[in-house]
Amino acid sequence: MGRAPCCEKTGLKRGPWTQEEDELLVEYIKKNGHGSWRSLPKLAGLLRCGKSCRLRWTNYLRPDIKRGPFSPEEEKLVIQLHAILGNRWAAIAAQMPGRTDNEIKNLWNTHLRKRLLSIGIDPQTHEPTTISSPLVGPLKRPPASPSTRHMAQWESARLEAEARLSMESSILLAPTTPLLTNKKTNTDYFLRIWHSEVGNSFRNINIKGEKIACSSPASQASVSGMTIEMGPKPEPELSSSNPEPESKPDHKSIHLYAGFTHSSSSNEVEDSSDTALQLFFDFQGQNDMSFLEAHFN
DNA sequence: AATGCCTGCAACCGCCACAGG
DNA sequence: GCCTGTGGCGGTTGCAGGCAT
Repeated sequence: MGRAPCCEKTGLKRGPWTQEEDELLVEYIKKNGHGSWRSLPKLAGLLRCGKSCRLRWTNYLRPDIKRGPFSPEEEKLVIQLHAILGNRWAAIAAQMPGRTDNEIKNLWNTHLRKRLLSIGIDPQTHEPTTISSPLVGPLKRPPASPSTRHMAQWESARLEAEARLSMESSILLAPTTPLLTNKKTNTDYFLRIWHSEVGNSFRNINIKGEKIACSSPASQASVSGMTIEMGPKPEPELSSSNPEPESKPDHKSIHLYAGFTHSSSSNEVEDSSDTALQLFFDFQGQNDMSFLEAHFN
């Protein structure tokens, strides 16, 4: 495909897999498990690199893969999960048994992205691409960091969910209130995602010494090597002695300044809280989370 | 029928995180 | 703390098949 080989694989086969190769790979893994992918090809008698074998297995040969077109419900779920997780295809795939990250990524790039664009929604931010203002006319929303937006949306949703659940519990416990049904609420599904694999990346937070408290004024945490800072946005250092006009972008730092208060005027905060969350819930007029119920049951 | 264009998707690549020495 | 090996992830590519001209 016109690129340099990823590893030393002169003599190794590339390109589409043949049925014989598939059978060899499946047979070997059925008998021995995949073990070390690096050594698998040699042991299985394949002239492929381990990476290629792993990809073929995880994206195509795994027995639990559900093949065939995505249902409208699945597409909807992908859109909603993308609104929460962004381009973290593996995390999205983890919430969709039988679907691979590659499949979901392809679906997104070939169908869903275009569909959202065609209805005027930015596929990265899940917000309308233009906002018209009576005073200044149509204006383009300034681009926000997708990671920041998605993490903030996720955290906002979790907090809201827990607050609602707490309220519902108190209502339920109150002797004078009408009985609530057992019907699962939207809140439940958010919490269930929160406590699933997806939520892990947010919950497995190591803060230097202490467990994070999202409502605390200033917290710092790291998730998968990223730094998350929460709390009031610090004043920018306007040091004239610093000749560097803009600092080098740090892809591993995410700032959620004051993201969970109600009174901040920060654009980032505004982006990441109510508006985005509402759009997320209201997408295409969908206001219930029944699709999640189907997913979890 | 021939050709060119478009689309879907399997496969590849580079990068990153993590574990072990 | 550094180095190396390995697995995993996301972005990208290019082939194959379908469709339009």
